[in-house]
Amino acid sequence: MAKSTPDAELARVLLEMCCVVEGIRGTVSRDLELTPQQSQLLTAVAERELTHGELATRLHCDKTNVTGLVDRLERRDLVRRRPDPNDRRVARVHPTDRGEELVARFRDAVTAAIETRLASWPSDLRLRFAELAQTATGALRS
Amino acid sequence: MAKSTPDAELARVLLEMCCVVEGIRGTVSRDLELTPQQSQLLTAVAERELTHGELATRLHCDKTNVTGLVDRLERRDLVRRRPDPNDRRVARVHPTDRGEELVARFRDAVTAAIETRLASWPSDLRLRFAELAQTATGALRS
DNA sequence: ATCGATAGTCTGTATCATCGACTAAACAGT
DNA sequence: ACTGTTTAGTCGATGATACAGACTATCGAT
Repeated sequence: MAKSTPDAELARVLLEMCCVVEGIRGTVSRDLELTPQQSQLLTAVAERELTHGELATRLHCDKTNVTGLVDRLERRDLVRRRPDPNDRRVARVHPTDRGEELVARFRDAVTAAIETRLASWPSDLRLRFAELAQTATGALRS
Repeated sequence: MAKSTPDAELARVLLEMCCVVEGIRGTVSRDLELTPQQSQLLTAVAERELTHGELATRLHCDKTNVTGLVDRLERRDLVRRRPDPNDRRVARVHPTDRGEELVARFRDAVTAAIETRLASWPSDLRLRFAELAQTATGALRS
């Protein structure tokens, strides 16, 4: 496992970090009786209402998949479909009060988990890391 | 969406970065006709042979799930189960030649995708980011 | 009014993920 | 040796995720 090139090493590290964050997200989701996909959808629509198509893009999945995801969350009264008055084809998904509350708990739990694990880091390092990660995320999205 | 605290903001960024990396991993996996889970399992056993239990831990899933994952990859001649001579209960999973080759292609494609997207970054910044992410990953795992 | 594009749904199929029950093997204490 | 316990992996059943293809309804532009 030689670090062939710096960029290959960066790729490896990012995949590994992704895996670790997935672990945290999975544990927290399970505690809230959500699947990881459900918590992802919920946090996405918590920022602003999204259409099925936008959700498909955001979650990197097919729109036919989004139908089922929203169905299951709607059945649990966590999100609602709001028909767009201007375009009767589109359905905008937004969280209910219960959904918002669950998102808040989700965020808090993830924050607490990360806080605990990075407790030994000085706060300026955490800040620097967050900034760098933010910039990288923006660049990686394009 | 006020950034309530720096740590909440860090949590948000990490979840977002995780989502973006999942997108890259998903696209690359699909090009190689793998599911994301399959590419994760393959890259895991490419480093060293792992038992089903170790894989379950690594992939954050149940051991009963690993059976099916390994079954499907074995059917495609990408991994093999090797019985442990010292403990006849355990099966160690290792990649075949085809599997190793696929892992190499997977890593290369992810590296290329990241390289492209971070092309505008100076190489020392990429290195600094990789180091920071590596350290963070180690801390987050515990 | 018609045509093409778009948004979402439905059906069918494969994979992922877990639970509970089970088998086989290793291990501990008597 | 002989139990009882633990551990590793499998099996069956069930629900969730993911996608392809076909479909409906609607919008937009001719």
